Amino acid sequence: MSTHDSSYFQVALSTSLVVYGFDGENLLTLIGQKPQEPYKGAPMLPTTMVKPDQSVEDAAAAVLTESLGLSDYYLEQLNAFSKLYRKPEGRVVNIAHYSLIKHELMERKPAAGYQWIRPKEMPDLVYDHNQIFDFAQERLKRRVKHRPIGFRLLPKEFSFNQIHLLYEQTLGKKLDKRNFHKKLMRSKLLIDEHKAEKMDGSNKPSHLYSFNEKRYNKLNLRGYDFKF
Amino acid sequence: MSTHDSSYFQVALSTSLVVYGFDGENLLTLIGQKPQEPYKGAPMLPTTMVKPDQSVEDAAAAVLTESLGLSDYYLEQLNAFSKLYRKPEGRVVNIAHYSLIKHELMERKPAAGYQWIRPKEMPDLVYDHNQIFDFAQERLKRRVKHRPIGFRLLPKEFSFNQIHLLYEQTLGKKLDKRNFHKKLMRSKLLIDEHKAEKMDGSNKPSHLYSFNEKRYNKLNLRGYDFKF
DNA sequence: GCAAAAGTGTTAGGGTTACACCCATGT
DNA sequence: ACATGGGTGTAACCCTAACACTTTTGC
Repeated sequence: MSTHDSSYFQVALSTSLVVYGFDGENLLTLIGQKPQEPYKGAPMLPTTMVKPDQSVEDAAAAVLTESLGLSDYYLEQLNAFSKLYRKPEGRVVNIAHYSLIKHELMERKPAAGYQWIRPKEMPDLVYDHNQIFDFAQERLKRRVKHRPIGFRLLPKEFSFNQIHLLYEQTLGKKLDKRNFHKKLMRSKLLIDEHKAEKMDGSNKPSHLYSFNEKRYNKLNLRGYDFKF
Repeated sequence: MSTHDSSYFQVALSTSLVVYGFDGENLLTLIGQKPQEPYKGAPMLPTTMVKPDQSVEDAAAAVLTESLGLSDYYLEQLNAFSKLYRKPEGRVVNIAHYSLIKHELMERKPAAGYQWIRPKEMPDLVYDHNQIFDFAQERLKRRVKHRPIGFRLLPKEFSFNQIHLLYEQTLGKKLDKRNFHKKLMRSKLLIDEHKAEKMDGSNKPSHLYSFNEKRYNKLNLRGYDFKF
């Protein structure tokens, strides 16, 4: 292989993000709008070009800053989407990522043109963005089953019902309440905070848990499976 | 996002491959040599630059053709490795893949400069190729556990001992012979060919199985786990 | 008959699943 | 007292893991 041929250096990089958040009841994902013609205003994943001297992760982080005003984020690469659909200017390779947003940061409104929607209501997107989104959905399912990634979406203190809702929505199926509860407790990854949530309706207040990260890190060393 | 700025189009693409094969007893992986100074002759993953009008998959396939003379291959993208370690000519993004080679194609010798080695004996490689290799090793482990990908490496007809060796080597641990046998049989994914292997030593001949791909495809529709 | 590899069963323990009712709270 | 969501146990089944000896073959 030789790189001593400047004709190779004709490609541009972009990155699209599939961003997930949990508002306390629902798993949500972020969509933006195409800023220019053609198809100006059409829904798309939050996306940016990557500057030649910029790391892809920095470019992805900039998208989060622009759309949500965040500097605190979890990012993971999905895949490079490199189909040769030509723009007149040349080839663009999209190194897509997905990102999980802490519940605490979900209150502020997204910037103009961005909105949170339910993943099930994802519309048709420009380019191959639906393919990227589907890829992210699969990745999220696997991650949530095998790693305690749900805790990056939940509030620091959460009720059993919140984690239950989140798992049902990411996995896209009903999970038996009692069995899920047993499994969670058996894992010993939850700390019982011995306090109840603030009331909001007329019903029994739930009590709160937090994630035992230290214990997880210990377990993690021997065998990387969480198994939900 | 705007691509209407030609300054973005300065990146080159390469692809490195982590190629696995099974010679009947051992899981092997392919290494090449750096063809130019600096570090000419240093071990590296089989790699090529991607031409601006070439798909990444085609470029990866070309590496397999050059190194092994193959046109029949399984390829899967690993990740894009896009660190900003600058060459004087500009930025190179490596969209790495891994590939599984059918046992039937393992007899011919690799081209000059390439050789099959045991994954455990992987030497220090140039650039970030060890990182790519480690990434591939993790991916292979997961795939072999959850999908019947071992069958892409095994001969069409294989003995229980061959599949046992292959799984032990990909997972990097001993698997109890009797339990593994039961699990395989329970899965009903093997067809008993009711014949014995040709003898090569002075011992009991094993009998041969093949992979029941039709049955797998049926199972695959509902739930994508093989679970080994 | 011996060396080399193939083949084969049982048991205990733990995980998974299916399933329905009572409890605590605010109004 | 009622409406709302919170919280809890048991039994059957299946899977896993641990474990060692006998069989078949060529020489």
